[in-house]
Amino acid sequence: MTVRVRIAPSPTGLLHVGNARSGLFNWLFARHHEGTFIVRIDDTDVERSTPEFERSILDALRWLGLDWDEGVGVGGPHGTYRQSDRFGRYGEVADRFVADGRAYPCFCTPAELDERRKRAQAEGRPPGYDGTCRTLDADTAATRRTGGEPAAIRFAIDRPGETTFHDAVRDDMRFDHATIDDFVIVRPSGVPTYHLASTVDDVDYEITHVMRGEDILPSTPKHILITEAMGGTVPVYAHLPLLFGPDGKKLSKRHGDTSVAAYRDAGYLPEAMFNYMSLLGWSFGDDITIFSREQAIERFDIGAISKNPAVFDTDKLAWMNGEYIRALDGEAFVRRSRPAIEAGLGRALTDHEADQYAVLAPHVQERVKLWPEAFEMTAWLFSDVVYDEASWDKVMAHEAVLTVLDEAGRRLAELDGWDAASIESALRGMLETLELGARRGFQPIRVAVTGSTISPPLFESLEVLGRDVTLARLEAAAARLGH
RNA sequence: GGCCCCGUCGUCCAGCGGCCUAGGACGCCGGCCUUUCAAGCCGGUAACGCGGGUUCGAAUCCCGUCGGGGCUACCA
Repeated sequence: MTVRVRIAPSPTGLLHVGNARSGLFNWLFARHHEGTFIVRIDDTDVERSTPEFERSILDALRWLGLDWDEGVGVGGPHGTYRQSDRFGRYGEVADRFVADGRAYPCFCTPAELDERRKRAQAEGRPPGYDGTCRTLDADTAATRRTGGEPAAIRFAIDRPGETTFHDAVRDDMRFDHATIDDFVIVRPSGVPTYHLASTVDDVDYEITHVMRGEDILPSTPKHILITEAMGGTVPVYAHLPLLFGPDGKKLSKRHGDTSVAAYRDAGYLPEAMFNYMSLLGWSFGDDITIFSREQAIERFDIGAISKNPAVFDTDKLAWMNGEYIRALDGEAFVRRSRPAIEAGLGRALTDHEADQYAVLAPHVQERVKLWPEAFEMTAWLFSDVVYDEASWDKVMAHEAVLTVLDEAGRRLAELDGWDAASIESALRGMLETLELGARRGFQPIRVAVTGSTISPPLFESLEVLGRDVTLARLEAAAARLGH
């Protein structure tokens, strides 16, 4: 049997890391079994769905490297893979359910439902639908419908009864039908609900494994019941542990922007995101934390998925991002970090600046975890120095500082060549003459030139900056000291 | 409230009856290196929620309890 799995985001927002993690697991599973990974768009919520969200979701999926074999954009044997294009099909299934007595029209108004729900809750009864319209005789119901009275279609749950299934992550599940109400499958507007559309698609697309968040575990019996009523084959379900925010609650908007796009824009690498997310609810084994996509595909095992929820830890993600940045070869680092610098600068680098950056880049690469830090660390090279006041106050308070700046300026002005090694020997000579330690002697120069006590290595920085600018900045700092 | 899920360091994961005086990773703390900051290296901190069983032996099995979470929509 060929594995066929899918991810079905709703275009009502950006791709959330929780959905992305589900997509990632489905993708790994499909690739491991050389199966088919499908991307479907669940846009039954017509009010909130937009083409812009759909595009951004697909972009995020591509950015993460989750390529799909069938689905939106790439096609396949099942049409557009967009639910809004299949309302006719869902209506057909619903009509057949009604004809078969598996579903029935419900004429209860939202106001009535609301009132009954409130009363039920007040009296301590289950708040679900009470089945009022279930007992309407078919002829009366049909007449009211054709007469134009708005009606939702509800699925008639077998009562009494229960639904059991084996979840690949959570083992044996059992749900008493007494806890499941007759849920709506088609709204009065004719638009199907998620339960119907998603399940019909899973049956029609011959999905073999449904891997999704644990938040839908309680809805699974509904989906199984629909599948069985359609005469379809029930897929294997695997409910993934939820992703939590630092507060231990389901990751959501309240935890800030948790979209994949936000992480991309904050300077994370897709390969780091991929690696980190695959660790949430799964482990590679052998105490190995960093691994490639290929290795993950090779090792992925649905049976090894953990049951407990995982907190999304941006500290660890950032660390991992740094690991991936440092693993880049030098050329790739320059190429991939450059956009962040240009974004910070608000302009493109000139060829000369690009050459300057290339010299310093290996030192920058050792020091950053996120792309924007490459800009912060080199801004002094491409625009005027901006003094960090805390750095200034800390370093420039000593009386020897003025002497250091003067002496450094003089020695550097007289220097024959202008390379890191020469600069270093000149400045170390200064240290001896002035009888100063490296910290006391070099930090004022660093702050004068880069504006901060934190910078790439000093001599290389001066080399790249050039003699003229270096001398000018030493003088400017001295002038600022003297007021 | 009802239904369901989960419970090993602060966090992620390993552990699936003896190899556990519980291992790895992030974080944190300290040290080395060092012109700063990083990186790197070395070391440290820190957990089996609790109570009963079962067993020669339990983090591992069972029950209870407590705690956390999810769902409970004509949203997905």
